[in-house]
This record gives sequence, C-alpha cells and structure tokens, in this order.
Amino acid sequence: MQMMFEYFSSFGDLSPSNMEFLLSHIQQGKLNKGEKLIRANQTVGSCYFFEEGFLHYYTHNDFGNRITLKVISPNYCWTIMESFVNQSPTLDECIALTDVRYCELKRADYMAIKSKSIELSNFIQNITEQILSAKLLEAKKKSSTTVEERYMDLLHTHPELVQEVPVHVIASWIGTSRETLHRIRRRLSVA
Amino acid sequence: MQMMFEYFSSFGDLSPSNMEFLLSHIQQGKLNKGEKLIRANQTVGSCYFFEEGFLHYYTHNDFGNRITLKVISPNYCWTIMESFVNQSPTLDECIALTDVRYCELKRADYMAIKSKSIELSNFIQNITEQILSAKLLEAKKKSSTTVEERYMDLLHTHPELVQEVPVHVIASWIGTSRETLHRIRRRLSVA
DNA sequence: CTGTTACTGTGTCATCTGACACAGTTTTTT
DNA sequence: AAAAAACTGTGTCAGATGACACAGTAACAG
Repeated sequence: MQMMFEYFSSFGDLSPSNMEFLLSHIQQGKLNKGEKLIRANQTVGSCYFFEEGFLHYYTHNDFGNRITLKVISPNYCWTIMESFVNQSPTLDECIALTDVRYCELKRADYMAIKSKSIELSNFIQNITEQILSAKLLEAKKKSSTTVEERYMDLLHTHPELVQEVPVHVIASWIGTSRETLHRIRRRLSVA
Repeated sequence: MQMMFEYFSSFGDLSPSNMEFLLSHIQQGKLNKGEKLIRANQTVGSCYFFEEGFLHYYTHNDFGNRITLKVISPNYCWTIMESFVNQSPTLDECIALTDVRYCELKRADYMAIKSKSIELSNFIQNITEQILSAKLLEAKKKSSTTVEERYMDLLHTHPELVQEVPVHVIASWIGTSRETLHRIRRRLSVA
C-alpha cells in the first residue's frame, strides 16, 4: 500500500499519527479478470483505491445497452458515490477487465476517520474537493472536445489502457460506437 | 436568505449556534441581466448560492466557440471548483441571463467555518459529498441518454429555464447544435 | 421612434454516424 | 485439442447532423 500512502500524501500534510490511523483502516484485496467488484442491486459499502489492473464501471440505458461510465486505471480512488453516501442500492456494475489489486476503506471506518479529529476531517474534505474538481474538469473536457480528440488524449495519457481494454468499452466511454472508433483508429494509423 | 437556510437544512441537522455562525458569513448580492459574475483570467474567491434568476456558465473550445458548461437555476450552490480550491485563474466565464439575486460565501470565511468545529467541518463535508454525488449522476445521465431525452427532461424539470434561456445556450449545454434542437422542438410540438 | 443586435426557425447539402452483416483472429471454455 | 465465445476490422446503407444562408421577429441602444 505504498501507492496509497503516496496518493494520500499528495493531498497535503497529515501528522504521522493521523496518517497511521488512516492507513490502519485500509484493507487490501484482489480480483481476478472477469470478477465483479460491484453487482447490480448491491449497496456499496466501501471506497476503493486501485493499485494495479483495469476495471469497467458501467450502467445500462433504457434499451438495456451497456454504457461505460468509467474505465478505472491504477492509482485511482473510486466508489459509487450515490450508493456509498446515501446507502441506496445501485443498478450500476463494476467488473475487473484484468487481474486487479486494490485497497478498501469500509464506510464505517471512513465515518470513524472523519470523526476522530478536525485535522483528519479537513484532510478528507480536501480529498473530496480535489476529486470534485477533477470530475468537473473531466466533464468540461468531454463537453468541449470531439470524440477523436478524446481518443488521442487517451492514447497519450493512458497507452496501456488502450492496449488492454476492448475497443467497444473505450468507444462507449468516450461517447461513440465501436465502428466509428475503428474508423478513427484507421485514420490515425495512416497519418 | 430564507432559501439558503432551507438549502443548508436539507443536508441534515446543525446546532442553532453553528447554523447562526454559518449564516453570519453569508453576503447577499445582485446582478443585472448581462453582467458577468466571473470573467476570464479571474481567480474565483467565493462560492455562491442563487436564489433568483438564471446564469450561463461557459468555456471556449480550441476553435474559440462558446461551450455551455451549465445553465444555473435558482436554488443552486455553485462555484468554479478548480479555481476556488486551488486559487488558480480560470478561463471560464459566468454571465447573468436575467436579473439575479444570490448569496456569497468568501473563501476565507469558508475556511474559517471548516476550522471552527468538527460538527461544522463534517457538515460542509456532507454537502460536498452530496454535490459530488449529484455531479456524477448528472454525468451518468448525460452518457446514457439521447439529446432529445435530455431536452424533454429539461422541459419537465425546468420549464421556466426553457422559456427564458436562448435556444443556442441550451443546445450547447445538452450537447447539440441550435439547428438540431430546433428540429427536436418542431418534432415535439407536432406530436 | 429608428436603427442595430440578438434571437428564432427553416431549407439545402455534404459529411458523418451507427446498425447490420460478414470474415477472420484471439481468447476462453469444455 | 476442439468448440464456443469474444473481439477486431471493414463495407454498405439509411438517416441524422451541423454549417451555411436566409427571412422574419423581438429586444436593446441611441
């Protein structure tokens, strides 16, 4: 869990005793390729930090088609916020696309950490604010770029993801069909 | 600022003394139609709660075209998170589409509130978590609906907005052109 | 009140998109 | 090892999209 320690450290300083307290509540887990982390109708009881591997987080539209909401890469903190915060069941699912190693913080522990001291509470608040800010930037980027720009950006920032994740999953995530994405890939490989 | 009090109260209980402390830092403001709340290259120093009127929050894409990021309605808490949290200048802008009444919480006061007590710190954290959750649901909805479905949803949930906001602003927000949105409106009015 | 600017709505056209079908390859299951 | 399932990539086609141009109306500025 060295990666998780470094992830937390990037949000600012925390006294060693509080960092120790925080890390002491983390549990490590593994998933095999094809295993589900979250199944439909489940209430999400943890937040997760992924150290290795890729996951596919998806929902279904009114026609039952699978829509990719996120392809999760290593070094990423994630949960289904609605279900985690409000303790309501989710219809979304999350499945391992490769073997995965992760750290898990259960909701009861998360609440205990927030209530331990104002330093820890504000530290968690800083993390939440940064995550919210990142989500808004992601949404802004999606609104102001074309599908081709989004794919090219992925090629530059996540080349391993593009290698390991099926084209139809990536296509859905960036907002197009697998046919159109194949045409984009052909166009980019000719240039 | 009764609307703001009710907005805060919807996030759970807060002791009267802490609610009083929170509300005592709120300043009220007004904008006339056409006035900018946020200009390009400004560092955002407050978060805002809008009680009346509509605003247009937009950025520009690489071609200089204006892209709507949000049409802001009454009863909505908003800031440009990246600029507010990291104190970096933003290139985005926010302009009043109608006359606007709002409440403002300056960043220094926000920090003071978070540091006053663990109850207030956790209360602010609850609000941030709910806002993050709502943003993720909004993004999920955008990914799994068509432009027409999004417009129909707006007709049902925000009929005044559809009346008062220019069609090209709404079109950009829901991810289409004003020509396509006019065709959708024609199709919906014939049915 | 008049002129200017912004907005609304429509038609035309070239281009793009996605559904469908298909063939081939790779991965998984038996 | 063989069969089945999943994935990759391409071609065809109908329909949708957005840019552009245009005419008319509403709102705003002088």
